[in-house]
Amino acid sequence: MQSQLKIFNTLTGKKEDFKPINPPKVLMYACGPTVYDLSHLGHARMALTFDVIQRYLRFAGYDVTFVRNITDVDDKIINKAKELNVRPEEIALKYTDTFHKDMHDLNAALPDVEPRATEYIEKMLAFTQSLIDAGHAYEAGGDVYFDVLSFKTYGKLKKQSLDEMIQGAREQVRSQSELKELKKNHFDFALWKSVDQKEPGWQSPWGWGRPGWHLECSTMIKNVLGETIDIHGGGEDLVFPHHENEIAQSEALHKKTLANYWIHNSFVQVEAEKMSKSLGNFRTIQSILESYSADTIRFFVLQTHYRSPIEFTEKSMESAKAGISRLIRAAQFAPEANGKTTDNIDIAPVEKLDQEFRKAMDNDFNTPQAVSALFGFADTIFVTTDPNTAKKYTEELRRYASVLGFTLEDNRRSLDPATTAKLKEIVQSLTETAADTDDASQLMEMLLSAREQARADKDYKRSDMIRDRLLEVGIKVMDVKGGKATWECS
RNA sequence: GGCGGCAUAGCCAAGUGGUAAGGCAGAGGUCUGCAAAACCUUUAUCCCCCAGUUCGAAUCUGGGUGCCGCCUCCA
Repeated sequence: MQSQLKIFNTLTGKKEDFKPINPPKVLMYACGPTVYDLSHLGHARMALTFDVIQRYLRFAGYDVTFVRNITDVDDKIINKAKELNVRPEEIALKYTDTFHKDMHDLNAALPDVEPRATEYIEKMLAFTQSLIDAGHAYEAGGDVYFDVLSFKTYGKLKKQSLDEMIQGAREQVRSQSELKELKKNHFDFALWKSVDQKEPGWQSPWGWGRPGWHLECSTMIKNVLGETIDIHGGGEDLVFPHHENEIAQSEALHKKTLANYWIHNSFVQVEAEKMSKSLGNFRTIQSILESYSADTIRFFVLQTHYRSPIEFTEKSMESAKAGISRLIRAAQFAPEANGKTTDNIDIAPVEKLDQEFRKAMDNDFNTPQAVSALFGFADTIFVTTDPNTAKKYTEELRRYASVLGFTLEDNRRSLDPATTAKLKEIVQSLTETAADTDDASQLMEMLLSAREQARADKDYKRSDMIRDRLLEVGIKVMDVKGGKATWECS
């Protein structure tokens, strides 16, 4: 189904109709992590933003090739390795693994291709040589710099001309530029940096050295996807200089547009400041996952449009948790069969959901509105009395929710060992016989039937006690009219 | 200093010219042994301030105020 998708393009500063170069194919690239430390919520937001974009494009019928790189050569990695007295590769490998775990735990799909910078050194050298040959780069003392004056549209993504940038640069920048005598222009940037022979590096026509950061993306895009792609994105802070420099390198060499649509997500803030490594105000993905599910984190992130900043607070996280719980309950909803069922399912509510959902997502991936559509559909589910209809609706809810990456999985089977042990204690303290199982669902079964018996005996003191003890360990018991009580982790 | 962005109820957050989505929290009610969940009702005469354009603006224009980001590694 062809969509009317509109995307806000950083390059033009406007929402534009999305027209892929070669529909239904979509070539998409997002800048991945530099693997030198654990990822934090800010990285998670970027990953989730592009995960959802990619999911929606596929849902809308596009044939997406999604590429996300791993920057595994960088000063930060090398410095950390020196600090810990290990080889840089170990650091890179370790944090590549933790990043993959983070993505897995957040239910973020793997990219179709995940190139690593170190696999493309040869190609980067060739790229650099071509730029020198074309007169866009020059060698100086073993370094190679891109000559920004040779690329007349430099600054088009940032929307500021080179002259304006030079004039507007703050004091600090000007004084720094005086130190860099090797460069012709302060805004010239390194394609290749010479380093001491003892340092990690590669041999190049200009001596021992390492590639500049911006070069890897240009090179990998060219070699994995081609000279012009449909979508390129990343965090807002990559607009300048990273993406601007990628454009300069690639477009100077190929004389072609690098990417038609540039998408940038806004930040996660803490107390009105950007969450970042350097400010030290970050929360790692794994630490947040200790308290909140992937669905809750996604809900927290996706209830704000990707181009607006999000303030991280415990209150917002709790609010998100309560919100996603309602959707999970809706996805689990199953009314008791009341004798008669129908195969004549009214699909009008599903059509309404589809329409609202697509309309929201087609409008520059408006996930807050898409989530709202999910809630509207949940309302319908809760008032459904026919089991067949409810089954169909809950399947549809899960299907649309999955486009946003929500699993809506029932979390009641995910009791951790500590809680299970506590359940066992409760069983033993309530019954004379010792519980001879460590199976959480069996233990729950025992407790719920004990409570059911108490209620049948009108021993409400005992039944309430069981309910209270369960609540203490984080389990909420809910009676179902005419049926067995249900429960969930709070 | 240059450039860019944001300001909507107690909190979070859509809406970008036609009279304020949704979530959380709160209040009242139904259901329940009591709860919880679910359901019903309810919660911004108004969208930072001041001018202006318009039949009509939270939405457009101009001017303020406050906050944030980039210009150095950064998602």
